[in-house]
Amino acid sequence: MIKIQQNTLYGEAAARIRDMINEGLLLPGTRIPEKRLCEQFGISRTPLREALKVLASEGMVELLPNRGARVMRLTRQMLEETYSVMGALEGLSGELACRHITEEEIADIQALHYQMMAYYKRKEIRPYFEFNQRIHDAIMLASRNEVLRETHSSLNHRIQRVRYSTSMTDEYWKQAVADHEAMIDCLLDRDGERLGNILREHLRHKLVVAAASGVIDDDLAASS
Amino acid sequence: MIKIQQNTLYGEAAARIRDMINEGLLLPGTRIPEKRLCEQFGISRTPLREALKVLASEGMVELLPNRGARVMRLTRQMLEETYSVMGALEGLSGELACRHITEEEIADIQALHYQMMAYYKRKEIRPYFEFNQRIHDAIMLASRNEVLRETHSSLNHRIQRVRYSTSMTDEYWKQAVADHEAMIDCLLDRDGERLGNILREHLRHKLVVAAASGVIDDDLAASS
DNA sequence: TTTGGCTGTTTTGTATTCATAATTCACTTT
DNA sequence: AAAGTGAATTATGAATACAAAACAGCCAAA
Repeated sequence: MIKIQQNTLYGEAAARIRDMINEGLLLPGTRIPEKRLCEQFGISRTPLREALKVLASEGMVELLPNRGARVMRLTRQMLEETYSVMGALEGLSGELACRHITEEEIADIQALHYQMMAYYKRKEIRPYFEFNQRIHDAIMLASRNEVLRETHSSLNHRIQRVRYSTSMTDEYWKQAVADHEAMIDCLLDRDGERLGNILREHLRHKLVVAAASGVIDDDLAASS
Repeated sequence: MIKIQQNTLYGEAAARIRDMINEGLLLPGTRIPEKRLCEQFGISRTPLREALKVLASEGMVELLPNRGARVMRLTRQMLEETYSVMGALEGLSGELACRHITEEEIADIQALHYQMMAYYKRKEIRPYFEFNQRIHDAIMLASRNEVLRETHSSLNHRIQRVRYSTSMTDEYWKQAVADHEAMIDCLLDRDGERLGNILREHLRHKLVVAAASGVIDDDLAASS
């Protein structure tokens, strides 16, 4: 969305706050401590407040007039809604990718897949997810739709704090790997409809695991 | 995205700038004149700059460090990409709406449809589009997915400046009306899959008309 | 005539200050 | 002990000031 913001203080501050939220240093539902963050970052309140506007647009925080900003809770409902939307977006990315992808890009995705599989075999979950994400990024890039990529990325920021590793089952992991192999097949066949369906289904599986992880607030608690 | 911002200066400023862009008072590709807008709105630069961050997140303006903000051009490519994504989102809204919609909501959509048809018969295009939009909003609301609604709305802001009326054909209009009647049927039948398809196809038709309207920049011109 | 350098002006990004709203604390009343 | 009130403190939103970057204009040199 925002182009070329990396060398502005507000952009830097937004990124750092986003990281702090994702790493659990700023907990869901809690107030953003403007003064403390300014001291911590060594900047004035102006760029920090601008950063909060950016983060609010991303759905990372909510702005409450005269009461400051609060970290958005990740409720089960919001998670389901977000995954549903992302499913539609990723489905579209799969369809478009099969239309536009090059042989080189397919080969690169295959290479990433083999690297990911190596980590799967070694049960190293953190790098597994890293390569998993890179594969999805590559498919999204192959869609040749920048609006799609940015929209998806914006939603992805919100769920970055979900810790799948705490609720991974062997069954899910096996299914995820099978999904990925089917994705490769679809890319090779340029079967966009099937890839779209697999990506949507893949995200549904992921939602089940995400919903079982520890950062999800009960809906009743969230409305209090 | 941003909750409860209607009574803040930055929120008000963002809305007014958005309107000015959509009404052609701030033209695509042009610099946002901060100083002049501050004088015009009677506010200081702080909330105005905050407003620009919000608008950048929406894709209405682009922020160029040390060079200020510029109204986003609406290129053919961006339009196609945006419609493609919105098609996926509206398709999903149709599927979800058929799952959740109440009889009262269907009746309300039918009433809106009749009102819209009256304007169609009288060839009053402006109110036709107003009711058209209300029908789509009602379907989106019936999806019961707030993330979907907000994501779609954010994208919709970007294309608000498209003036369909300048390139409307009788053929398109007839097709659009037929699409709408089919939508009602699907809602009555709760046929989500078919509604999703109609909504996607409906947007494809709309893209053809949008692409023929006068605010679209040639891609080559946009990169200069 | 064109190009490059310099200077002055304007714009941009950020820091600081000011005014207002909200919260907290202490004291009094019930 | 609980509730209410008022004052003090803190936080928030916006205005203003400051420093740096960018731009425009002018003049001299090639």
